[in-house]
Amino acid sequence: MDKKYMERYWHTSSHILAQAVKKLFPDVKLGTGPAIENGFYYDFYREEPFTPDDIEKISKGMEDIIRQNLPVEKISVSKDEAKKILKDEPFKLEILEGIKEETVTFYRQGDFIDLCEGPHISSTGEIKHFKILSTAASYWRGDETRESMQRIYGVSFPEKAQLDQYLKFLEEAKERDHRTLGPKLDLFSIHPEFGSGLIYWHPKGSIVRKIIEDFWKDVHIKNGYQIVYTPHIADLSLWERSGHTGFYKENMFTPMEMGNKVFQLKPMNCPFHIIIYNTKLRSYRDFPIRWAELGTVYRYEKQGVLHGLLRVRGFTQDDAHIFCTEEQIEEEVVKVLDLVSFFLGKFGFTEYKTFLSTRPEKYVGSPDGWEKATIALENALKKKEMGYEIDPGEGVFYGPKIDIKIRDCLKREWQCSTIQVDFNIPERFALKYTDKDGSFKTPILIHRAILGSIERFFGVLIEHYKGNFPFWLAPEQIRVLPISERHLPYAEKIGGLLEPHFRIQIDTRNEKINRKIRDAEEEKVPYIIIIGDKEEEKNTIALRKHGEGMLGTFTTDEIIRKLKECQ
RNA sequence: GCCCGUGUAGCUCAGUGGUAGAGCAGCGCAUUCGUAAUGCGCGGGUCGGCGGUUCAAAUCCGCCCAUGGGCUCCA
Repeated sequence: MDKKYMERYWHTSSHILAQAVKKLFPDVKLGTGPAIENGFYYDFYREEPFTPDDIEKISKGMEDIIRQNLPVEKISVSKDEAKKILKDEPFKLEILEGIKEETVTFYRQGDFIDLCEGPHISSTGEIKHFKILSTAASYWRGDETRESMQRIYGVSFPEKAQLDQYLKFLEEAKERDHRTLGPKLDLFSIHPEFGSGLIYWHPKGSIVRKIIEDFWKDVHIKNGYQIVYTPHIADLSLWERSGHTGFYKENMFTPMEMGNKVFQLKPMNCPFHIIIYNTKLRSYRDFPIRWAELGTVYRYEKQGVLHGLLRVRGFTQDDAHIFCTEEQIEEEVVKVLDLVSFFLGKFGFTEYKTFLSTRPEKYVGSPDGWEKATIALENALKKKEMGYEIDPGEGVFYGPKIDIKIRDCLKREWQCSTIQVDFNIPERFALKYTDKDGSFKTPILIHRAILGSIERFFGVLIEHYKGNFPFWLAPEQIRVLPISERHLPYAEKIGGLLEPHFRIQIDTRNEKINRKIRDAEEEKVPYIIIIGDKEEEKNTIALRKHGEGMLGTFTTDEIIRKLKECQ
């Protein structure tokens, strides 16, 4: 599918949508209607939201417009003329005011005309198959102080098969949704009545988490990090010192009063690592200092943004802080990027997007420091030959950063890895070290997370693998199924041999073998061992792989050797 | 936080003003089985919460809570 063509295609589709809406509801005011990654939307201003009935009518209206096969015509007019055309479209007029050029373009199809840069396809008849997918509210220009618009989403394709395929993709995505799969596979649960956005890790999910965390710690220690542990709460004064009570107040849980003290649940780990740093005078010889912690933080997120494991109120960051000199930034960032690609690759993610965010309007630190740090980050990205996009002015106020985003099943992007230079905290906590010449200097502080949050990463993992975790991560790796109760002792003997090497279960239920196989398959256990008279006689086992079926008959030693390679 | 939709058994859902339902799961009994659901039986619910309308509310109305899709925000 030609990307440029589909953009025009969807753009015209959105105009057809707008035309249908205008015809049915002449009082509706037009907002904007662009093509998006998968389809299109149009924003309308209307007091009443669109009902499912309205959507049905709009859909019919669109079919009419398509059937009429109206030519799409580009018209260039002066700004003054444009104002006249748009006299009843306040939102369009607002857009017009923002346009610098003296001549603007409109696109017309039949009796519908819209201020639009284009490009479009040549006639409405080219839109063959479309579907209105959903409606939602949105703020005009994304500004929550502005009008609330009614947004209608849709998708369209030249071929019916393409539309069907896309709708199938949406179905498939639903099946992969970690919010359904997680509880179904007994991995985790959420209990809104006892606090929304808080995750309960069940035994099976916890095993996966333990494997991830143990692996994470080992790799970090091998890569020159030291592990630290810090408290979950601290006196409010710590957060005043760090500045969080100012710039992060919105996201912090309300402080707790205990006697004459006030405690704050931590939204970040950094101030704690700083406290450790300040317990003694550091030397340039100590650098780089790399402290890592799987630190659980709590952030008060607005109700509407919570989303399964991907956006929660309590989560564990795979956090680390690197203290170094300005000259060491680049090398340290290269090392972090190495770790990022190692970890993400290990978990099966090879596609991700990298962003470099530069200095925003409001910032702390010196422009010179920002400049140097930003260049160091950029050089590191170049050295690693990582493609990246620059987000100008999107940096946090305290320093430039690199963000790496991976995609969930619905192609939503979620930030995992982040590498941030911080000019704020070293200043506020008066961090220092003794340099070669004996003078005191302020170190550079780099915050970084690779998986981001264990919860979010787990959610993305579930969707990525559709719950079929690779062998080394699977909560239950092998299930032994005796054909009848008679074979239970032999199954237990085999289980005993496998137990020291793998996470196994024996299905001792009084059920038919078909049922046991079905359940093991549905629970996505990677390997199934089946034991009956034949196996018992020859002292072998029958091996079946999840999703693939029978692999054959083997001895226990063979299985142990074979599967240990997959660990 | 904002807009719309949704909330009934552990799960998936039916039930539009008149005695709360199904399938799956759970429990009991029978069955001892060869590669994706054995049969029979039994329990199980303040119908999200609070208030209102009504002789009567799962059903109509209001508020609150939660959740879904978006917006804004973000690890």
